[in-house]
Amino acid sequence: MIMRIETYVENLLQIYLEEKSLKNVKINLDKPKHKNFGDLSTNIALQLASHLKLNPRQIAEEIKNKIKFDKNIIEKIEIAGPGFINFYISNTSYYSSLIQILTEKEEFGKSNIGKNLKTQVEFISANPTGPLTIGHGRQAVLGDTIARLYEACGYDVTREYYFNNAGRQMRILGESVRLRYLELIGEKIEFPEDYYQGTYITDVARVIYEEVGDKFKNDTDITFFKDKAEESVFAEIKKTIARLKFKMDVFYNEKSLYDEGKINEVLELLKKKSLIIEKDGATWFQTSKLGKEQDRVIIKGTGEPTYRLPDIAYHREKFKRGFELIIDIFGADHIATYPDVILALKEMGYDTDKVKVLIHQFVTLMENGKKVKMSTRKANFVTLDELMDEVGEDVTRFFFLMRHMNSHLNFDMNLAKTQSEENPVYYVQYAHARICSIIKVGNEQGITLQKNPPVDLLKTEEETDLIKHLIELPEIIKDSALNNEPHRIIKYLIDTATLFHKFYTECRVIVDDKDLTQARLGLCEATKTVIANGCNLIGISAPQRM
RNA sequence: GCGCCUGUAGCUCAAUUGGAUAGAGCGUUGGAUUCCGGUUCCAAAGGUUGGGGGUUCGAUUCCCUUCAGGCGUACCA
Repeated sequence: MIMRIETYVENLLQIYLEEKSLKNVKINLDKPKHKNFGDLSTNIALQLASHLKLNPRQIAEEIKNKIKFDKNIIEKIEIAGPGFINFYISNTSYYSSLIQILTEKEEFGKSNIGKNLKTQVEFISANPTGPLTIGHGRQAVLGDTIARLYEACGYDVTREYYFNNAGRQMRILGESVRLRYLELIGEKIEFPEDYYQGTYITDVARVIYEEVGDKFKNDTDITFFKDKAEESVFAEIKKTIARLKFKMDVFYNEKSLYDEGKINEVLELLKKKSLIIEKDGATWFQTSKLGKEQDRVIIKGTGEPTYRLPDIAYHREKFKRGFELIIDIFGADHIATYPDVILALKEMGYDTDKVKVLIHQFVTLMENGKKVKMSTRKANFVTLDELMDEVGEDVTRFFFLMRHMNSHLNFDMNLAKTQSEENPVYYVQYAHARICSIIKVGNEQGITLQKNPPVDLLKTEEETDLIKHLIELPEIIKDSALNNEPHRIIKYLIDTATLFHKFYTECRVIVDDKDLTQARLGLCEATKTVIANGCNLIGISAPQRM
């Protein structure tokens, strides 16, 4: 609805520009942050002022006088400040949108701008060497929420987790389990410092011991131990993810890229482009030929590829699998890697504009006011499960989404606990529960919401402010998705709750006037829908009672 | 050294992508309920947007410079 009004206003301005035969002027329409600057605002007079060398207020006056508008849509036009033209939209324009919320219900806010575009969101992608930590938590919540946002916009989304179960870290993992196993059957062992210190290693060893006894006492092959550890770790990871209320569609194993010859294909393609060189016993990707400062090793002297090569092959597969939008969510430590991957893809002829790499900053763990570098091997991390045990799933999701992903996040468990008690998540959920309660009270008095409540009776400032806000949800979802900024939904929900509480304080819903009661119940119902839809979008519950 | 990210109220964070008077929560101080859930609402105090320069009608936002923190700059992933 707001969209329709925007295009209406835009047309009015366009007509003016055409009459004046002014071309190539971009019309900007903004929603002013201050509500006494109207509902829509344009800076067109300010833009024209420098072209025409006239006083901007004078131009604004002229535009205001020339424009002929429908009083049912625009209430009035004002000129303010240095020459802004502010449009006040009439209340009647909003009422039909409010009814629309009541009819669309769960569907309200969704759109189909994505047109089923085949989209992949890759996130977490932690190798199975230990439980998910709060660091992964931020990425997990961000990734899933971005996926939900795109789904709400009509994209066909696949959530994908990429992992590597070969390599050095996994060997150390297997070896760590084997040593703990030997310890359990009474052998004397020395447990190296750089092995995995976590207690979950001993847990896996114990399970093995209970299953097979001391059968592997003299077996130095770690494959069995490694596989058992991987199986157990992955089972835990999947459980943790399920607690966060989502599910990965695909777990993609890096190993398959080797088995199916994809690694060699990439190598051949880059060779054909003369971008591969042998030097110092290793194989290099000549990124210097593509404008970078230095070349990169992609196959080590040992014959093992570095991580860049499989990353390139994996991303090529993403294209070959038909994804038209590829969203990668990485931690800040990947910042140096992906430009090389993008370069390689571009050279192989893929449209790299389809790849969006989102880098989020790290969660740094605070202990006694000091920063601790988290390491899975040293086991000095806080797991995501521990966090959820302490503060609950809803708060966990909310906590990670409140911040912009570019901001560094200092994490302190004590702070998380105290914050959870005064967390805005409860503020939002409380608004929802309160509405449910009002509806219930109404029902007990035999009052139920009719089909087309007379919402034009809603005229107080608290009512119209709330209505104007509610009908913005579709725009907020689109903006939030397209900019990959889930925290906007959080802010929107908090604002929704605030406006509702203000309305509640000033306007009694169930009153003697039956029509007014209907109108206000309609507003309550619409607010409930918006909060529930918003909560669902960020993966938190909207409870009936608290 | 170089590259990327960050620096906003005492604390944790916003700011519609260059707009008008930089906003919320927590904390502090004071106030509101005979009534649908007080986990609520209202008000006050609190700012040189790290510092300095520039671009223009207009800068938290863009450019330069400087300071501070994080990450990277591996034949580790």
